[in-house]
Amino acid sequence: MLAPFNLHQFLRHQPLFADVDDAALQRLAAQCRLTTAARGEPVLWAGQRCDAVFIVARGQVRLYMTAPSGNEKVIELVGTGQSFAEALVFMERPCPVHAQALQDTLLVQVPRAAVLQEVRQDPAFAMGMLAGLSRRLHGLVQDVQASALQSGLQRVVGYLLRDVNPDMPVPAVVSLPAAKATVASLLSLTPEYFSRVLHELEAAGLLRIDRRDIHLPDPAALARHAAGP
Amino acid sequence: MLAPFNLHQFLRHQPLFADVDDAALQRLAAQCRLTTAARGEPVLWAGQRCDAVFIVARGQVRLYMTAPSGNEKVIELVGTGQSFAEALVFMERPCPVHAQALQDTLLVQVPRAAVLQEVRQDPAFAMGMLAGLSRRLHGLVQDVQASALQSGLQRVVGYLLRDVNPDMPVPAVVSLPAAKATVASLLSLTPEYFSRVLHELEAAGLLRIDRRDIHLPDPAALARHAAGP
DNA sequence: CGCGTCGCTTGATCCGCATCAACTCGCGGC
DNA sequence: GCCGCGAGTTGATGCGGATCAAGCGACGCG
Repeated sequence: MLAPFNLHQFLRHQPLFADVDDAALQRLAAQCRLTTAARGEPVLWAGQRCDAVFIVARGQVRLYMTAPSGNEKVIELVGTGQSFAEALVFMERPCPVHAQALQDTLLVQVPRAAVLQEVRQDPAFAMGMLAGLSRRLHGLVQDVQASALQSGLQRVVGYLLRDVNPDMPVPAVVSLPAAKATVASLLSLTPEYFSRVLHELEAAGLLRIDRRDIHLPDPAALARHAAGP
Repeated sequence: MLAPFNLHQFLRHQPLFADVDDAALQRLAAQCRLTTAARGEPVLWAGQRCDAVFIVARGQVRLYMTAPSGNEKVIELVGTGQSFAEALVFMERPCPVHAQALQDTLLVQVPRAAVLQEVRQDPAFAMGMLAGLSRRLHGLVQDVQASALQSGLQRVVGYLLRDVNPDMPVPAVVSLPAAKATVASLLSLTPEYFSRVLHELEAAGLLRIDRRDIHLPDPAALARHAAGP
């Protein structure tokens, strides 16, 4: 199901481990666990103890929370090369979110002990972790702000334009990283309403929907449409 | 306006600097800036460069964001002994939030350079920062979850019960840390709606409102009221 | 080939909460 | 004492987006 895989090689190319010297990396790699999760399979449950940083080597994982009513809210989509659960390593708390593989996924688990040891003896590694957590914190603050101060339409447009910079070749194309219902939940919208918003924007000529690819003929106009009255 | 103040003493009693040896603490203290902000005065603007960790030595600061429409959303209330802007020190980004003193406030600024130096040479300090950022991250995830999956009523009850543990003496009393409108914004509610919810709960006999003190005669019943149908 | 399932869309209706507006109360200043 | 102001409350109304329900095309599977 998954092609063969060189752990040491892989870690070497992770930004987090970029500055770690080869001997230390060897030790780290030796302590890692390699696991797979098939599409749809859970990786981590809320309430569970979690004693490792997870890196997605291949595939995709969604982090989400559930209400007693059964409603779900996607917190984050974690793609190939990204990691999650770092914060749990530095706190003695149960996992607050559920994690589920959206595709067949290969995961590298770096155990808490290995991470803590490396933090203790390599200040550059510690700085890397601090920067990583800071970036994530910043992202969450943006999310809070978006869902408190922006309308659904604005959140959709903001999401579509997030990675489009103004002096790129038009038309830009944004590929949704997962099913529309999943992206909707990430934006704190119902699938129905997300669909409506997208199709209204298409009717207004501001984008074109082609399955998961959203074509943006004029990003600037789209931004104006969301900002203006 | 503010009583005299011993910086070295103060840092010594901050949890973050608990394990820092005295010589290092002396160096840190020497680099700190001490500033005051009168009630209502801004401390930090969004977009500004920010090159220090802020510790509130006395007073209270509110962190908030604004929409173009003028709407505001309070992200966090920072009280005496708490700190903010740690994440900015580890990222090269402008400040995402506004900070405003809600009372006459005394602030200790630990400059970026001092923090980074200490991280580099004291792994325990680095661990402390990592734990602090992780805790904040966890808190924000809870906020995202609350505003996405819970009703206004549930957020209010959740807030009131946050620090009440079931085997404490009843009736418990929760004091709102700031004006009701400020707390409302923290909970992503309008002041009007927050007021309505509180008074409905009072009418149902589940709490008693006495200015900023909310008396909870039966926390368990309150929790049931928010959970149940 | 037909069937079930999943992802998505579309329409009709409903409700939680925001908005606007008016009013009260307590407090500090002159 | 009166005035002005900020904080809080209360009522009437409206809207954004959720919910419920139905239908459709694409795909995998027996």
